Amino acid sequence: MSTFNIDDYISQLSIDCVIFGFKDKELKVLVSELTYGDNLWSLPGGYILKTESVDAAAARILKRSTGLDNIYLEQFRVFGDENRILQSKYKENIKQGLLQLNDKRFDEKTIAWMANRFVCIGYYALVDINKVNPKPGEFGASIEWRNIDDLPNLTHDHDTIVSYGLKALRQILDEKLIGFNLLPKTFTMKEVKELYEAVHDTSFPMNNFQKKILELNVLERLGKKFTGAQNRAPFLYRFKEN
Amino acid sequence: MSTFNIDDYISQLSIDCVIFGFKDKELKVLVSELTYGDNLWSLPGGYILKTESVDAAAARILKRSTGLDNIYLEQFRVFGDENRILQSKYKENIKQGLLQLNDKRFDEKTIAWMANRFVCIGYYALVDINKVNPKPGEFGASIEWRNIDDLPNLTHDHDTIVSYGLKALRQILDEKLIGFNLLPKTFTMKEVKELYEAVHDTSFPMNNFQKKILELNVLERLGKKFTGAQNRAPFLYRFKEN
DNA sequence: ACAAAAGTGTTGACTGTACACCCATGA
DNA sequence: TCATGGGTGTACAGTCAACACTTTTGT
Repeated sequence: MSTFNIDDYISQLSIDCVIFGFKDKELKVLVSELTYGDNLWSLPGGYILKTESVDAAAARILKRSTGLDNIYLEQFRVFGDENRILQSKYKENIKQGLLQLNDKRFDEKTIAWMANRFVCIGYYALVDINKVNPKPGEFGASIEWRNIDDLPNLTHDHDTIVSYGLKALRQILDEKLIGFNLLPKTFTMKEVKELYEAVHDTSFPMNNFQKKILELNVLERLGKKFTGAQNRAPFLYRFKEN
Repeated sequence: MSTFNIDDYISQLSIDCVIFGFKDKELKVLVSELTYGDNLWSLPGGYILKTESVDAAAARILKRSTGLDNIYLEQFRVFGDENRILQSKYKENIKQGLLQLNDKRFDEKTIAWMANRFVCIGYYALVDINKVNPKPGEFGASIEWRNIDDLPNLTHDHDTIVSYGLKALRQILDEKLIGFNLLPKTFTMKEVKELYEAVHDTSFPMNNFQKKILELNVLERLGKKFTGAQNRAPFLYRFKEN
């Protein structure tokens, strides 16, 4: 049984999070397989308590899925189509699935509440993929990192939400120095370059990229990273905290 | 008496519009004085029907305030603080004002609904100020164009909403060719320059500005504009529709 | 002819990129 | 000493802004 009480939440308003991670030169998104539905996936999401801010709700949802606090998190768009849930081809599936949950977590009234029209606020988050310990949410059977260009079958309009999220990330990556949130504490310049390349899906020449990043004066050069490879060892960098 | 029925609308979710206009080298915003409250102003806003999209609601609100259809309109941010209405210093004022409306338009239940916490979706609109016939909304005593740097006392967090709206306008003005929505059908290059200067609050050298705009290949040069002044007559331009 | 403002051309600084080169590392 | 990949320098092209100049208009 669950402590979920629809009266605690704002109705018809939800949050979905596009959680970005970066590994092996690939930009990844955290997606969760639904317990009901046949190979149907979704973004981590949830509802907003009547007593909490929308940002706090997003942070709470993010913590539930990743275990992480203090994450870079930003709203990027509202998805307000009147039919985005009501006319979704997945709606009946989901309703049936919820009704058949063997632990009877939700009563009919709650399920009707959930199957109503929802206006969704899209957030994106940038996390250090190594720090994340992904946990599926209330409706999730499993949760995985998937490459942005190899996403599974997503419910409702979640594919649209991802693509708007990526668009927003691309815009802001060049304006604000937020990309480092996707990297571990220390990293090489090549990794930074590969991150920018993954996000923008293009390639940048190394020398110019290095010059440009170093000119920003936000990186501190640490020691070298000796990997045992028979080549010059790259420098390690750290993001200056202020 | 009004036909407003709270059951028709999504609760705790509202829209406020920053409607931009341009005249006399000044960027202006449409604001409405509240019938209740003492010299208290607000942005045109409203609620979302359960049966309409959020975008459609914004367009409806815009039409009510300006009389215009088919206006450039874009969401830019959600204002989701849990206290933005509840803790507003204007809240009690407004509640009392609504109760005392002599036509008893709203019953107590409706007023309680309105005085609840609301998550607000901010939209900005760009209009040709000459085409607008401003009309105050349900709660408006009057409605006026005011310079962006000379706004009256705005209710709740509407000043914050305006400043985020302006920030969003500045960003998009350079990315997309939307500025011409603020100008009449035909205009001189100087007017375009003055518009960009008003939005960005800086000055641009004329020759470079002209070159850059013309290179975009989106303007059609028409005849000249003879004003009777003893100087060379400027060209008139029109925005190419495609 | 003159004042006022429109519109254009030239120059020099700056930025971004392609290419070539040198350097450290371990076998 | 050699292959490998990290890191840097230079030169060229394109962009942007300041300044000076010419053109048009009505008195």
